[in-house]
Amino acid sequence: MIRLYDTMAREKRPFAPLNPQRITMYVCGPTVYGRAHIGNARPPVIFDTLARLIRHEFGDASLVYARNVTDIDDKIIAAAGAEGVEPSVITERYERLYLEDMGALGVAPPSVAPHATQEIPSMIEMIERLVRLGHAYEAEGHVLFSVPSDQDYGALSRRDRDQMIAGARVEVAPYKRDPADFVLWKPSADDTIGWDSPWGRGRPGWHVECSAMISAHLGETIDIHGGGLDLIFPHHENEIAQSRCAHSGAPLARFWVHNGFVDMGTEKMSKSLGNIITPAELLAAGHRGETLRLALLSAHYRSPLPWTEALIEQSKTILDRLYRTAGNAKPGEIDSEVVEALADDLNTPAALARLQAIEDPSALKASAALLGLLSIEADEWFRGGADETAIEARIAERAAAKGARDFATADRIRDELKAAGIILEDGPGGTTWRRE
RNA sequence: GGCCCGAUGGCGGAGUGGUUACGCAGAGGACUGCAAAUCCUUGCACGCCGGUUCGAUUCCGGCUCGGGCCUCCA
Repeated sequence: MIRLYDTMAREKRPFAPLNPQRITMYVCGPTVYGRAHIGNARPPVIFDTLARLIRHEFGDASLVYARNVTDIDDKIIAAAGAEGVEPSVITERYERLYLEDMGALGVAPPSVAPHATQEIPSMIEMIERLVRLGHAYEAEGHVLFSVPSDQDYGALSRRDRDQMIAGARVEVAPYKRDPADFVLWKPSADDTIGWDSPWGRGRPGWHVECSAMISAHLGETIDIHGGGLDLIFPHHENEIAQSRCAHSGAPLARFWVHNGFVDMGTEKMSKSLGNIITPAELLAAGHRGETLRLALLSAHYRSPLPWTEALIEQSKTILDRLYRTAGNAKPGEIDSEVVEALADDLNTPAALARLQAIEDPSALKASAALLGLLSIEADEWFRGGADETAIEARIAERAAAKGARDFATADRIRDELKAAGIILEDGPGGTTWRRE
């Protein structure tokens, strides 16, 4: 029995899917206009782990997991303008890089990856329905969602309209009937990317993209909707309002699952604060994707995770030890305590602790797979990419020196290999080696 | 200002009304030509003040501090 914390209820609840044969999960994916940073990588890693757990519990074919690609957005348009290229050049480039980064982190592709630009008709259709039902209106080429038309608006973030308006830090556009109203469709200038619509040539607002794609690919009510804490308001609140109002009151999601941030120092890592570090940079610095994945799983997903060099080093050490235990074993039985830990609101730190206590290589391998860890053979982990022949030759050379009790030469060889990132270990059966 | 979340040892991080995980780092030891790896041993904590209780790190209230959202944001 999986238990999940639901942001809407603010408590852990047993996860009983609407249809165990077809469990639906949607996670807000990237806006592809720049390189993902390690904070952006947390949700995909977390929900990938949740997906693995759900498939373990309900069967491989039970889960339909959608993670969208936002490939139309004002930031994309700005980036394209800055480079003097079409938006698609930007979005294709950064989507490719995103998928590379995710692959390195052991994130399996979602079941579906809907692209906003491919879903414009369903967005227009949803907006039309909202207008028809009196939940949206056209104003100066824009279509706006009418927040006062939705009695239940604000339930997820627990704020009412007065509070939102009182604290609003932005100028209210003059064409809004109510300050809280938000854009469903906005006009595009002739030189800006756009699509024809009943309201003229334009492009969708961000919030309606997700609502329309969820409806098109997963249905009116899904089991799990995930994303970062910062999306609760306004993004998820707006999704909820649009979808519920378009779907005769059917709730958008049964469980709202939100992850905490990766922190740099005491504040969250974010592009606008300029304190980001990317998986690409970390990988280029010689860290392995699996190390980064373990680091991202080392705190409970709802807690902040302070990102430090020490965390990476610690994660690497743990992984080395796990790989030593697992060796090249084939996956066997999954450890029930690991499952139990994960089933308790995805308690990955507890699962990780348990993993380190498992002595049977096959059980360890199978259990770690639930967290997306120990995905390769130990030989590959410790030796992959190294020039074995050259190293073996040096080891033989050193063995000869040792045999002659020429320890100065032996130590020099060991130091040289160390400098090249190769660690030698003398054991009873001779000398073995591994990558640093 | 409003809403929300958090505060555990040097660091990371679970958890619990009473015997307080685990990991990293550190210290000591075994092993080693020396290391590395491994094994053994080991020190170190529950923000502050009240309350409830036989007993609170754990429950309640207040305070302080930190963070998040209210604008794009994972």
